[in-house]
Amino acid sequence: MPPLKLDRDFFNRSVHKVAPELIGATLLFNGVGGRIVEVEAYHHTDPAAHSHRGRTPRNAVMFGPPGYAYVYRSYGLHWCLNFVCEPEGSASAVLIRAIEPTLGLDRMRRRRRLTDERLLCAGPGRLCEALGVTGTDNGLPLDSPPFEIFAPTGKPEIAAGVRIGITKAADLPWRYGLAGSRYLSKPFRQPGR
DNA sequence: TATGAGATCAACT
DNA sequence: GTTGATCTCATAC
Repeated sequence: MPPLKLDRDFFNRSVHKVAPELIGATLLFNGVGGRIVEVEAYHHTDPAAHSHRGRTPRNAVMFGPPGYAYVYRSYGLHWCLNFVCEPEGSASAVLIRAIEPTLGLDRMRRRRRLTDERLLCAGPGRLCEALGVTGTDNGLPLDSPPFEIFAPTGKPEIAAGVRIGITKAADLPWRYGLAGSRYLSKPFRQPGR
């Protein structure tokens, strides 16, 4: 069976359903990328979300239809990639925080000037630098080039926890990851301890 | 291993 | 002027 490509319908659902289902999916940008191992969900009712305080020039894409890329600059320096979810106007998105690099390793290493595979894409800013995603890619559809996203194969074991690097609504467990992956930006607490 | 500064931009007060 | 969905590098323990 050929890998199943994720289309706009996939993203046109609750961000809390889409986010965990993205774990194990394969994200490619111009043929470079790998398996998604860490994401975070942001909903417009969530004080930590960019869309919480309404539409601005920066977050306008979040208020558009699902299945598009929202790319923003973080701390004036890094780029971060999000997938817009839910019906248009809901202004919800999934932040892609880490992938396990599988395709185009040489190009990623060159862009990051780094040989440690583990740290190539472990974090939203690192991931965008490795894949070459920048602000000019803001608003691009996710179901056509340069993007390609394939559904997970098998049943990945999902871990959940609190989100990272935020000060508002910091206790909401809306971070999802592939349990036990060594490519996470930070480990999840092991269950049962 | 852990903390701290710096880079640098958009939104908010 | 301050803060933030970050990362790297330096310095200290």
